[in-house]
Amino acid sequence: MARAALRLLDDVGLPDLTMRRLAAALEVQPSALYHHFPNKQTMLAELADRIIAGRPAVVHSGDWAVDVPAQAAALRDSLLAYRDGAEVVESTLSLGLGADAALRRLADAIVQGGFDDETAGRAATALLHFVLGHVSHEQQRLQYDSLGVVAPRVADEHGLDTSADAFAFGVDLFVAGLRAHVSTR
Amino acid sequence: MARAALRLLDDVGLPDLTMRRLAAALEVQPSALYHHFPNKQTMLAELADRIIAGRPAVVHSGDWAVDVPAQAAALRDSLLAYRDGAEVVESTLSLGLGADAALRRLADAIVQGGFDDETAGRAATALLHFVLGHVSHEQQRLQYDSLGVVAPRVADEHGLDTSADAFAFGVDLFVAGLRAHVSTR
DNA sequence: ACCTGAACACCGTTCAAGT
DNA sequence: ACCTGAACACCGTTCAAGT
Repeated sequence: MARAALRLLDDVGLPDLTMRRLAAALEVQPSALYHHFPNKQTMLAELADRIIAGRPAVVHSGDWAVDVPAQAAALRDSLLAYRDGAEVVESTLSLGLGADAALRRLADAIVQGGFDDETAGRAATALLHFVLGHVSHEQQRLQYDSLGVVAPRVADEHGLDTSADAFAFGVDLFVAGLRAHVSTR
Repeated sequence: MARAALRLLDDVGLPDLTMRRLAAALEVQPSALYHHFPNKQTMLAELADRIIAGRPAVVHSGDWAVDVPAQAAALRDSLLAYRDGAEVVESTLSLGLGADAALRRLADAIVQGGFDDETAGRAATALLHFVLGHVSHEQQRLQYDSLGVVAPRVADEHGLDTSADAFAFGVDLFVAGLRAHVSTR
């Protein structure tokens, strides 16, 4: 059921992932879905949880400055694995319906740096906002490109992945900022 | 017209800001709106531009480490000035329909630090993602609180504004990260 | 140029009734 | 417990026709 929904998400994208289409994919009446979920947002929350759980958590190295970027990259991969994955997780998170595993993994990695819980929590939240915003934007462009609206990413003149570069740069900014924070206390 | 839409946004929120309601507020038929905007997203893009233009840009001090947080704070204020302001800007930006003034202001402030354009652009994008994500979350909670879904923010036991604090912390992380970046090149 | 009236092709959700 | 059938109260958008 959630599997069918994830497949449909990948096929048609979030804007076209309607309860009626999902029902049709399951060869069932729309009203039947409401025996499994109280409403659409709850159903999307289950998708969000599955999207995030996609990749197993990276083994921690003991060095937070290595683990934080690794967790961020793993999260990005999980989000990219499904069409509009970032948006699904974003909306679920903002409604407080789940997807908190993502925040926890980032916070756990940061905590290794010896930061207090409030600092780690705030840093993790800030980093999560960046990751979601970045990947969301990335996926938006993927759609535009595939629709031929714009030239299909000039990006890699030299075989480089500009999106991944910009992502790594943003994550590094956080790590460097945290490092500076710890050295000035 | 855009003014009426902004008032309606403030009254009912983004999910209930429909073309039909807007038409009713203007005492006009829904179809009449399509003589002013080609579609709903374009209309939201105009709102996004007006929301961002809300506060005049802060005068620059010459010190990027002062100006960047100031621009970020001014942007936050602009977004908070309208219900669901962050979400309106987020969606407009991700569709590439406008609201680029926000990114420009952040990038201009960062550039003063002597960073090259690519670095400044990437840092500005990362910071903007954080700002939008943070304020969006902030506004989501404002709604929940006003609906009495949760206790109205335990937050300020000592009269502190936890949201603003967390925001400033996130911005500082960026500034500290950028500073570290410049000192290691 | 700007608007009305009417329609098209959809939505999410509810609910009595069936098995 | 799970589903159907039918309905309710909506959407965004189009288009001929009017002024």
